[in-house]
Amino acid sequence: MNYKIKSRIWIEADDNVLLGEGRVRLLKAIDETGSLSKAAKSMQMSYKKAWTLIDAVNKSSIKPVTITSIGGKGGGGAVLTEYGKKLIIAFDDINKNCWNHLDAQIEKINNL
Amino acid sequence: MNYKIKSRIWIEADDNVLLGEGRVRLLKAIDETGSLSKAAKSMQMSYKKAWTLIDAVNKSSIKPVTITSIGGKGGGGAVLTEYGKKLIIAFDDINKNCWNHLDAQIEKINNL
DNA sequence: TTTCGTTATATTTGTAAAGATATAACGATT
DNA sequence: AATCGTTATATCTTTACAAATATAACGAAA
Repeated sequence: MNYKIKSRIWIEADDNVLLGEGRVRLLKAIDETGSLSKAAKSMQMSYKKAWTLIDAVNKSSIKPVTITSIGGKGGGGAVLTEYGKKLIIAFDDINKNCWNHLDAQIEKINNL
Repeated sequence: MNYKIKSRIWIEADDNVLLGEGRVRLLKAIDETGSLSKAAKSMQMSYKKAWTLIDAVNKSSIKPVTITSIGGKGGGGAVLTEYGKKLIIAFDDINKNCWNHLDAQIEKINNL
């Protein structure tokens, strides 16, 4: 039997969480659907939870990550800013590197 | 303002957690005090929580991590096995490497 | 055989996080 | 001005997890 190593990374802006894996997944769903409510539904997450998460993201970010509009054609919607798109790409990149780095080290424990 | 990157790593043995940062801290306290109850107290953790954690550690490990004795001189106690000592050293090593690796990459986000 | 501090375990209580529900506001389109 | 699907927000309920409490068992030593 072999052990596995797991990890979670997240970005903080003075003690507030900016991004974690869950928030990044939600942002990707917003990018795909153009709507916060549709994004939430697609992840079977409540709208309220999704809204709270995105609100926290924008409040802790130095620049807007999403832009939302209320009313009008389609009722409104949410899209990612350019900054938001770059953020999730950078996050995924760092996360993947972290996994690779860790996988290379689990031997140290399996060999004990 | 600069973002910070944080992480948590843990070791699993087929879907059971073997080691995480909290468990490693507890194991170190056991090593220092020779007792599960003293270790728990030193971390202001309840004895029950400490016992549950250590029980889970030993159940998911391929070899014993601690050895406990009941009754006798001093009422009993708990000590780490050699395997247990090696485990926490390897865990700390991997964890520190992970931090360094991540700190080197946060620039990717701060430069966006 | 009594004492002592420990390990081991069950049971109850309290609390914070998550989930469910309800409703107002919005604005382009018809 | 009525409609529609959305964002935004408050409030209540539930549930899962942590904390607190209680108690039995153990065995060396006095």
